[in-house]
Amino acid sequence: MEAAARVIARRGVRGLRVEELAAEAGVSTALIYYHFKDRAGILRRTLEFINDRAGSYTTERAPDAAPLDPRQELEQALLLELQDDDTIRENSTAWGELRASAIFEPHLREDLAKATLVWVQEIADLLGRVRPMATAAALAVAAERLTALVEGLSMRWLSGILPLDHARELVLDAVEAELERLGRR
Amino acid sequence: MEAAARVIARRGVRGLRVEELAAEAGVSTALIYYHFKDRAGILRRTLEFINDRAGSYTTERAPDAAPLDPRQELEQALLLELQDDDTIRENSTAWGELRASAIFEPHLREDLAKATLVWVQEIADLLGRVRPMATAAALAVAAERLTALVEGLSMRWLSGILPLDHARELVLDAVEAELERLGRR
DNA sequence: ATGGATTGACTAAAATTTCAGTTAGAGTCG
DNA sequence: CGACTCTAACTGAAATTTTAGTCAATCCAT
Repeated sequence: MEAAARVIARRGVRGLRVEELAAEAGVSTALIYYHFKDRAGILRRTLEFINDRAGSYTTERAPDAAPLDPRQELEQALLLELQDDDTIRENSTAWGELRASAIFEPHLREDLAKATLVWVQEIADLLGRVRPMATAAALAVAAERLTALVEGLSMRWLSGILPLDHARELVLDAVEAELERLGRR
Repeated sequence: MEAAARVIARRGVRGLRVEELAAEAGVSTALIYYHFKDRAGILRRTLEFINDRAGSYTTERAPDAAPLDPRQELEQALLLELQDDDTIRENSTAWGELRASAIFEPHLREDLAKATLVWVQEIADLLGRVRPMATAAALAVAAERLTALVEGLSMRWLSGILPLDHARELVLDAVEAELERLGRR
């Protein structure tokens, strides 16, 4: 599964070749077919793997650091996919691929819609913790904007046209802007 | 080139088959190779074509409507890719595909980077017309955020998880927020 | 010695690319 | 005019390459 994640990060879901995956994992192609039914099965299992793994990582923090306040938690949650770490880059790439593939493969849409909704809701909750007086509707649209922005910036970062640091700054500025906005109502 | 844009919008960059393109264009596959060096050449030229074509269309307006003020022009420019029109949807889809493909095909990156830069600069200029007192740096980051947001929302719209109207509202709200922000410095 | 894990060598199908021409029209000369 | 040459656009068919998927044989831990 780790080899599959690496290959997908390198070639994309649609660029994954079973032979390349086998080489990456250091085994024969036949063994891949012994463990997985077919190419679609490889993809399905790998996306599950990536999904599970995405839930488990978080931004690194010194073990003795002070606990995060809601604002910091919000920022961390939004910057989760924008980190200079091989695993995270693999996960972000795979997610981006999934999003892009969903345009052409309707059966992927359901999973994508669900995952997106969960993420947006999570961000809306965190925004609500920083701005307890804001209405649910205002929090929802702010969360939609922030998450869509992160997705757009993530794509630019991964395609090498935007440095990671800059992408992160843009997100933090946007958080600042949205919070100011929610505060002034 | 029009046929290529249609096929890419239907199947994606990596789903484009030279044979399908030939059929769509009503010619033989051999003719494709007469006019283009190879598959990569088709892709490169199609990217240019889509890029050029994106520059030529604009939101429809009644012929007797009042001329646009800078704020309206800005909004139109950002909403350009988010319209319920076959050609525009086709262009947006193809454009999104090319962005996604550029992650895995470095030879596409240069064109992508250039086109993105031009767009960001255009939006920065329009922002500057609405907020003449803002610094160039502030305009630039605002433009980067707005354009990245549009890209993120466009992807959600095209993959069917966000209604077009809602996407457009989110963009307009974001413009409002960025302009307020630029005004208060 | 048994059974799950593994492989090299293979097939079939699909996709890209090449090639040996054909065709239609434009220019040229007598 | 009209017989000719020349060329760009075009095609059918076949070569080549790429890729998913199969299978009989082998390895190896228990």
